[in-house]
This record gives sequence, structure tokens and C-alpha cells, in this order.
Amino acid sequence: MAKIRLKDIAQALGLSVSTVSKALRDSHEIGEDTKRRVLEFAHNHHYFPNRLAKGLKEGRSGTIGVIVCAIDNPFVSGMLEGIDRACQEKGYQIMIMQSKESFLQEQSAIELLLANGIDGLLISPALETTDFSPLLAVQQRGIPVVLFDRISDRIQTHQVGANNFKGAYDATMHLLNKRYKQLAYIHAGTELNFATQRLNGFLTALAERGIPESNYQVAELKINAQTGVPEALARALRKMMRGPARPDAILAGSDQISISCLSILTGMQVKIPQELALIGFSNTRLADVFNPPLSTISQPGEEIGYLAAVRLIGLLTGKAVRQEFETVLMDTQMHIRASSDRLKDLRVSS
Amino acid sequence: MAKIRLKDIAQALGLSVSTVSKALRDSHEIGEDTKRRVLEFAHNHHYFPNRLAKGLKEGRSGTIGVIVCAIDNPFVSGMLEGIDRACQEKGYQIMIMQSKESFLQEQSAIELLLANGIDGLLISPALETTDFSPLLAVQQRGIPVVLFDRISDRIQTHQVGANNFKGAYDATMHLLNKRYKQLAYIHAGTELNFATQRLNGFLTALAERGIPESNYQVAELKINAQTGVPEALARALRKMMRGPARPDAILAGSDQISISCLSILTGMQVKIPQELALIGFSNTRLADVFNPPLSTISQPGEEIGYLAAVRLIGLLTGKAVRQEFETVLMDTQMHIRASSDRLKDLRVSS
DNA sequence: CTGTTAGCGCATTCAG
DNA sequence: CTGAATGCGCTAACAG
Repeated sequence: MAKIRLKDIAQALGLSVSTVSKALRDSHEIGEDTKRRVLEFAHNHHYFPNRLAKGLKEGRSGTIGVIVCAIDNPFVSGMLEGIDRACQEKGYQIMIMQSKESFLQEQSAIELLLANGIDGLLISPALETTDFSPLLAVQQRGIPVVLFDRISDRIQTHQVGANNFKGAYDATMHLLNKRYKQLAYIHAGTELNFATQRLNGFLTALAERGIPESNYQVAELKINAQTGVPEALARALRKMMRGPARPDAILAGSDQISISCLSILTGMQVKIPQELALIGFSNTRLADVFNPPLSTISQPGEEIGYLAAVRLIGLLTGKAVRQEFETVLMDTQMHIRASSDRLKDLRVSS
Repeated sequence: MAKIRLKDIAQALGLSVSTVSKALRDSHEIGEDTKRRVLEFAHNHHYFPNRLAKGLKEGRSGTIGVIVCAIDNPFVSGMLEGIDRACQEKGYQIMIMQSKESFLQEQSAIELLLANGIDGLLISPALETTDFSPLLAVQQRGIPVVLFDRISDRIQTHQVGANNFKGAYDATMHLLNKRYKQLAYIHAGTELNFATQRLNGFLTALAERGIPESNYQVAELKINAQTGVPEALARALRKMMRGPARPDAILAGSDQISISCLSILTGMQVKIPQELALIGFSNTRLADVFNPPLSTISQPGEEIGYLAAVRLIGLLTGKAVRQEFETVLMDTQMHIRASSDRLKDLRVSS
């Protein structure tokens, strides 16, 4: 079971290397008979072409670079699963790098991937990233780029993300339909496209229902090196609950905020949903087991990854016409659970 | 910002390709002056050696193959994070494949990785895998293999996993110390090494305390294509709770079983921990937010991944003496929360 | 239909 | 101290 090369097959069968190569690629200029012999021998001896040599020769590597914020984020790993599935189907490899939300790390990831001869780049930009020129440079080198999850209008290419506007809009409408009267939206900075879209969804729903400014509020957490989400959130919630416009329903703008909210409010002895309803953007599969079960708006992570990879591979194989870039917005899903359902009285009666 | 090669540097500086190559590798046979010029030019033009060419030439790829059951399992992605960190430090790339717990998929993953010229293999074998001969074959090809998470004595190599015996032992002692009297251990098949270790930890603790057989039970879930964990578990729990030896404390043998237990028991209106205590092996970070907060035994996933990768890279760089394989068992951590703490009366009083 | 040749980018002999 | 030549395994143009 040693490594077997074209040369070995050629020698064993008394053929030349190039004949074997062509036979394996089913070239028309090789006789059926020879093809059969070669294919059989190759199969029996577990021949696999050396990717390095093939890539070097063909000027392509069959590898796609993937940049995400962090591989151990469950939502991210779901998207990676989708990307992996697409690449598996099409015979591509992936090379994953992490930005850790840092623009600099993202840049060096890009350089490293380029050095490794990736054929295309799949990227979910770091939160820090506002300058998209490195990505434009990648495109100019003839390497297609596709954005997923975190999309941006500062670069022209295929993009696949979630319909955050609609997700927030629907969630807000849900709260209004449940007759909550004093709403709050909590998020962590509107720099990012998706944060803005969610905010707009929230505001649009309120406007459509004619809710006056006195009946809602928006809190933007200031996160930095010293202050993490939980601390900033705890402060904001305390202020909010003691303030004049104490909310009776909160929409949380991110996975971390949603879960921290639940945990902090529980710690503050706030009864959910009796005193305060909570619904949040989150992709956790464990919302059912929370206390109380948490209403969520979730994004189809795996589909986003899958579609983005398919788009990129399309560009790679030149099937797609250039300049016909499209932005796909996948629908989010709303899961109503006890935390935003004032009718149920979670497992007290029943 | 086009692709830049050794040739380009050579031409620009009026040198030969080989001189440039040597200068970049800091060869002693190149003048300091020339080195400086080359290094500066290379840096300014973002030169990176072409990995494919380098690998082809050197007969190594600088790539490590990683096989896991599923990339979107949070525990797995934590280990991948550790692996990635180690590889980042040492300048290796990783190529990740999934077995989906299937022996066959694992085999084809191995073949694909070999075809891609990996220098070493990091594997957490599929649950199905009982035949380790494919891995032995990999070793015989001179490609080092390191097992992580799911270790086995059927192959001789470095192995890094968690001390499952001690984890189960400690958890069982914890339950006994809390004066629970009727214990149950639920797991999903003892084929795997780690399942056996956990079972042994449970039994050893009971034996040391002289608990008679009538005061404990072990339930093994029969999982198959039709029956998933939740269904099998629901059946087992119903039977258990109606049976003669109704337990007052359960130790759950896996992440999925732990969380499903909590959710099913809650659905059955069983009061936790008043009627029944629950502690389980789990790596979720959200145990605090569960209802009630779930006591867990967690494994240091990232460290396991990191250490395994370091071991493998050690073998690759020949630093380690062969035949001196070691098995590292990392300590698990026990997090006591409300679900197994009969003293607290979770957030009724406070 | 099959074989010979050249070259992808790099590291490494071996000459100068 | 520097350069010319060789080959890693493969594909593709060109001969036979």
C-alpha cells in the first residue's frame, strides 16, 4: 500500500505516463481496451492523482479558502457544514481560517490563502472590517470572492445571507400581536449591515402599526476590550427596567445578547414572560431547554453556507456570466416559545 | 498585486532563481548584502512561496488531515479550534473531513486525505469504527496518526482524550454525597472505549461505597436508523420511572442524552431536582440557562485538540522518539448546578 | 491510437 | 559567494 504514481502504472502495464494519464481522464485518443486495463489497474491499486502536482500543473488547486470569525461558534460551524457539503459534492477542498473579528487577522488570512493557491474565496467578514479593498484586490487577481452571512454593498459579487430585516419585522409584529405595549430593541452596534437591517425591521414594523416614539426604545450596547456583552447588557437592562419607559417586551439583536438577556433577567428576578417578554435572534438548538424556553428568530446557517459555496463554485467553473451578481436573502424562521407568550404560564399550572 | 514568483524577484534584482531561493531560506552561502536586498524586495511585494510547488518538491504538503464525526457539533468545533491554534503556531494547514459516524465514510475520508498528500492524520474515529486496520495501513505508509477524543487501545500511537473514568467516578460520588439513594446511569452503547470508561467510573464509585445492586441500574439505549436518541431515551425513562427501582438520581452518559433527559423529564412533569436529580456529560456553555440549570461534567475540548495536534506535529518533525507513544487523559470538570443540588430550591425562594 | 517532450514553481545538487 | 541544471508528479502540445 505504498504511494502509487502514474509512472508506476505505466511501468506495470508497459505504457507511457502520458497514455496512462489520458486513459484515466477518459480521453478520446486512447483505445477502449487500453482504457479498461489502466482503469482496472488504477482502481485495484487505489490510485489517486497527487493533488499538489496536478494543481501545480493546472495552475489551480481545487481548494477554496473560507474565512469566518471563529470556527467554534455553533452558527458558524453550521454554515461550514453546508459549505463542506457543497464542496464534497463538487470535489473541492476547503481551507478554513479565522479572523477572530479582527481586520488585521482577516488580512493575513487572505494573504495566506492566496499563497496557498486557493481558486476562490468564501468570506464572512470580521466585525471590524469596514475597508473592503483587500477583497477587491483579490477579485482583481482573478480570484472570485463570495460573501456569506455578513453581506455588504461595498463589494460587488454574489452574496448569501439571511433576511434580517424581515426577521426583525416579523418578530416585532409578533410582539405587537401579543399586545405588548412597551417595546425595546437591544443590539451591539449598527456598523454592520445586518445590525442595521434588523433595526430597520424593528422600526418599520412599529411605524406600520403607528406606535409612537414614547412606546419603544432602542439600546445600543457599547462593547470594547474592557466591556464584554454581558457587562454592557446588564448595565443597559438595569437602566431600562428602572427607567420611565420600562419595557414589557424585548427583542434581542444577536445570539449572545439573547442568551445573556435571559440569564441576566432571570438573575434580576424578572418573571418572563409575565413581567417581560423576550424574543431574540439566536441559532441555538437548545432554546427549548432554557428557563423559560426562549422564543427565537433563527437563520438557516447550513443553507447559507451551502448556497454560497455553490455560487462560488459556479464562478470557478465559469458557468455563471460575470457581472450578473446576485444577493440571496434566505428567510429566517421564528420559533415562538414561552418567553414571549403571555398566554402560557409555563409549567406552573398544566 | 499579481502573483509573484521567485523568478520575478530574480529578474527584478538581476539574480538567479536559486540565489533568491537560498537567500529567502537564509542559507549561509549567500552574502548578507544580497540577502537583505532579496528579503526586502520579497516583503514589499508580498512574496509567499507557492505551497503546491514547495510541497511537490519537498515531498510533503505541510497539511494535516483531520477526521471528525461532524464539524457542526459544538464540542467537535471546540476541538477543531484547538487543533487550528496549534497548526497556526507551527505553520501547518488542516484539511477537515467528516465521518458522520460511518466507518465507510471514514475510510473514504482517509483515502482522500492520503491522495491529497497529508503529512499526518489526526482522527477521532467514528462510532461505527471497530476495525482499525485502515489506520494501521496509514501508519505503515509512514504517515503518523494521532487519535484524539475517542481513543482506542487497538492502535499504538499518541492519543489524547478525556479522563472519562474519573469524570463518571466523580459525578457518581457527588450524587452519593448528596445522599441520593437510587442511581441510574444511562448511555448509548458500550462499544466505544469512552462509554466503557464512564460506565466503569460509575460502577467503581458504587462499589467503593458498597452500594448494593438493588440500589442502582444501568440503561443502555439501543440506537439505530429508525430510533434516535430522544425516542429511545423517552421509552427508557418512562420504563424506569414506573419500574420498581425508580431512581432519584440520573447520570447521563453523553451530551445528547443529558440534554434530551432534561427536556423529556421536564415534559413528564418530573420535578428536578426535588423528585429526581440529573447530572450529565455535556460540553454546552448554556447549561446555566437551562431549566433548571444543568449539572455537567465537561471535557476540555480545545485543549484536547491542541495537545493532539502538538503531538502529531512532534512526530512530523521527528522530534519525538518513535515507539514512545503516550496516552494523555485530560481531567474533566464538574459543574454542580441546580439539577443535582437538592439543597437549593431553584429560584422559588432565593 | 500511443509516446516524447516540455514546463508548472520551487529546492537542491553541483560547477563555476 | 552565485548560477545552471535537475526533478518532484502531472498534463498537454506535439510527434510518430
